[in-house]
Amino acid sequence: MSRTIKVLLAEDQSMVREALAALLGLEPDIEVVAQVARGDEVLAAARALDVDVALLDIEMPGRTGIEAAAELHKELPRLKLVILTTFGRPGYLRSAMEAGADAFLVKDAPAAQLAEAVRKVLAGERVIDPTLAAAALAGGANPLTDREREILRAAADGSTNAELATTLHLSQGTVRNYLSTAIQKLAVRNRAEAVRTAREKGWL
Amino acid sequence: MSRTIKVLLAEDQSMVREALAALLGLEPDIEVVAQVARGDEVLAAARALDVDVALLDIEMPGRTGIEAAAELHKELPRLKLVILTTFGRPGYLRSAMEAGADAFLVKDAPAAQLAEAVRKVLAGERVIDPTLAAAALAGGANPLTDREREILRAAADGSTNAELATTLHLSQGTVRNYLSTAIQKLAVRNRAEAVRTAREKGWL
DNA sequence: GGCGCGATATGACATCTGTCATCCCCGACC
DNA sequence: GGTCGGGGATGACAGATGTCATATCGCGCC
Repeated sequence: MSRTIKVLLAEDQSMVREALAALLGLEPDIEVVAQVARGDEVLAAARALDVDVALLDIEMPGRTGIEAAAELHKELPRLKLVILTTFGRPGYLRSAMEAGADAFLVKDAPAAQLAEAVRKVLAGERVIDPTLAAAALAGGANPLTDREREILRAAADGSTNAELATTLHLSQGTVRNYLSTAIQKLAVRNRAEAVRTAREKGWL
Repeated sequence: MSRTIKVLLAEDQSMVREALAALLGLEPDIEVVAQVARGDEVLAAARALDVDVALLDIEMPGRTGIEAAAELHKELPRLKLVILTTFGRPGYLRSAMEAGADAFLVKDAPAAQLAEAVRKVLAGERVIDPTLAAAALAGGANPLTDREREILRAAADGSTNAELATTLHLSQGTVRNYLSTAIQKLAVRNRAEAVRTAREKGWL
């Protein structure tokens, strides 16, 4: 028989994090050996403790779970990576896979899948919700260029063209051009809808 | 000595819900006797099972935790109500209190506070984060009228004035008037910012 | 009965936004 | 060396948005 599986848990909401730890603690073969609340604390913790699996939330301060995954994948390639997120956005799944994730779970999946995913990735399997995988493939890749994404992100809080122009060091006309092409690529009718759909797809 | 405390848990993300149940299950004096994933299933479950405390997430399909709390408070006044939410928005706290909540917790508080809050409300205490309470009092009440809120909510997804006018059975000019007054009350410069700040304060 | 406020409406006006055509520069690729 | 895509810019134009003055109606309050 094998020793227990050592898990690192990264999630910013402490109540959720500790609750997930309690849940995993019920499994006899799994042990949560480290908990962190920020994306930029993940690597150090993983290095310090010889972990088997890292369980990463996406939305975290410091660094997103996806960025942390990419970092871990590069620095500790033997570590298995499970992304756990509230939002099943196709773009998230895609970038998680590109970052080297072994599993991608959404928080509204049954809790039993969590421990199961931990065991499966350790056995070399990949765990991905088939519905989500289909959506990610059907939805296609992000059609926006880096600059378009950047400007859309900056426009998300309701800034005017003039403000965007100054903060991004562009002319107002250029800002409008980028937003216009983004609006067309996303097949919507104004910047607010563009922000909304880009977010929904995980393209922002 | 007294019998175990019976808790109803309402939270839409099953992984989080079951994790919280596992967490509370570690407490010897607390028992999670019911779990629901929708706001509109709370009342029936509470009625069926003779529960002591209801633990309610705010963001849920069917009915918000706050609406569910108001309902429970009216129908089962002896039931204690704990609101558990991701977002510590002053407006949320205010409406939770108006709905008859006994405790208001945010998910990034330490997990230990959860069981503690359950015990305290049962003992007749109220549990509210003091920082949040201060913010709620300092922030003042929602300055928007019902209609303004409604229109702002409808405008949140990027709909144009024309669309808002038809869906709300108003003239386009009226829509613009309402948005204009909302923008001024919130001291912002366009509808997008208005939506954003109203959301942040929990006024939407 | 008069006052104020919220809901609703109109018209006029100034700005902001979105579109389009057209241009320049650069780096990648054949 | 030519073509193409991306970043950046300008100017013109149409349509959307925000502001303001003004009006009516109904309700609650002193």
